[in-house]
Amino acid sequence: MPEGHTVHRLARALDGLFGGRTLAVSSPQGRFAGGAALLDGRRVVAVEAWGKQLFCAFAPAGAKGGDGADDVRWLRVHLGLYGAWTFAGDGSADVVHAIGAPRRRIGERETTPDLPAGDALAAEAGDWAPPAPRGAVRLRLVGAHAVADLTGPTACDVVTGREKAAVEARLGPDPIRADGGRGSPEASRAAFVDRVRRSRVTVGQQLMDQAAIAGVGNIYRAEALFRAGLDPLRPGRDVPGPVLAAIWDDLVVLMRDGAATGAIVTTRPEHRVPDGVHGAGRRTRQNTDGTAGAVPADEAFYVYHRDGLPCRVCGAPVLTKELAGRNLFWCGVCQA
DNA sequence: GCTGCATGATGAG
DNA sequence: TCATCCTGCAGCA
Repeated sequence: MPEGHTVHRLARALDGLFGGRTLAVSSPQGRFAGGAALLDGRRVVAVEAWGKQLFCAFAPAGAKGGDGADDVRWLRVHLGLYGAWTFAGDGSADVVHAIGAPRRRIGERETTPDLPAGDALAAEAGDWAPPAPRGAVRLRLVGAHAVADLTGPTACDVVTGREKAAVEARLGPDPIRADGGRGSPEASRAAFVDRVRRSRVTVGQQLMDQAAIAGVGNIYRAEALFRAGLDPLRPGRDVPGPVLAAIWDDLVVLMRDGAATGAIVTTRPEHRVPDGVHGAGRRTRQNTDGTAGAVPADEAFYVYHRDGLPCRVCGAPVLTKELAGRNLFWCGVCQA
């Protein structure tokens, strides 16, 4: 269940593994056979993320043009709730892990036992071959040294540059993008603030609206509202502009950190108490690469998945409520 | 082994 | 507001 930080992280991983390379593209599951054929044998010339949307540019193998060329075809992927990428490689690339829905990290070493003995020997000889696809793999990208398998995406299309631009035009600013997507950090922040304040829809709902701010999901929503001390049910137009601006700035920091480490951590050190003083909370899988274990998973959030447990700051029980089909978590005292 | 849930979004009514 | 799509896994028997 990726929020925007995961998708940006994924874009970097794909670029590192496949950027500049010619790929074999297929659809082992078959449901993307037509699209895969449009990309097979082409070269990756760009990988981008905007919110939860991933775009990967494929140019003809022989072409020297960049991602703006007319003959570029864009792969658009949205992971939705269940989508995930699984990577494996011959060990020559650093980035070998799974990103997306909660699933076990699959590295080169862990997939090796699944390889027939002959393939394992071939890998040792430098003649690497990808492991057989696991599960319903919609899309498989194979380079010389690595493979990426995509399962369960909500969207997986091949689009033109114009169609890509149309998708982006419907998205709000993205706190992880360097300029936020609106030309400058300031313009992006202002676009978010103005949009929220134009509507009486609750600020909790608007934070999940990808047209208002791109990349925020249920965890960042709950945590950002807590850190701002803001009631999720307050109408957007009633929230002071500076409060919304501060939420944007906070999300810039939180989400970029998440993109760097793979884990969402929103608690400040002084609010992380060992020995389960605040209760354990439900376990939430995070797609780290194993290096981001500094903060225990059950100390990472203030309110997300902590309904009924005492608030880390004031001790009042964390509240939950279904809002527009998604679970909302907040502290009724700190966020009054 | 089975069941229900999940960090999402869409289209119909 | 609801049904639907899609998949893996935690939690349970």
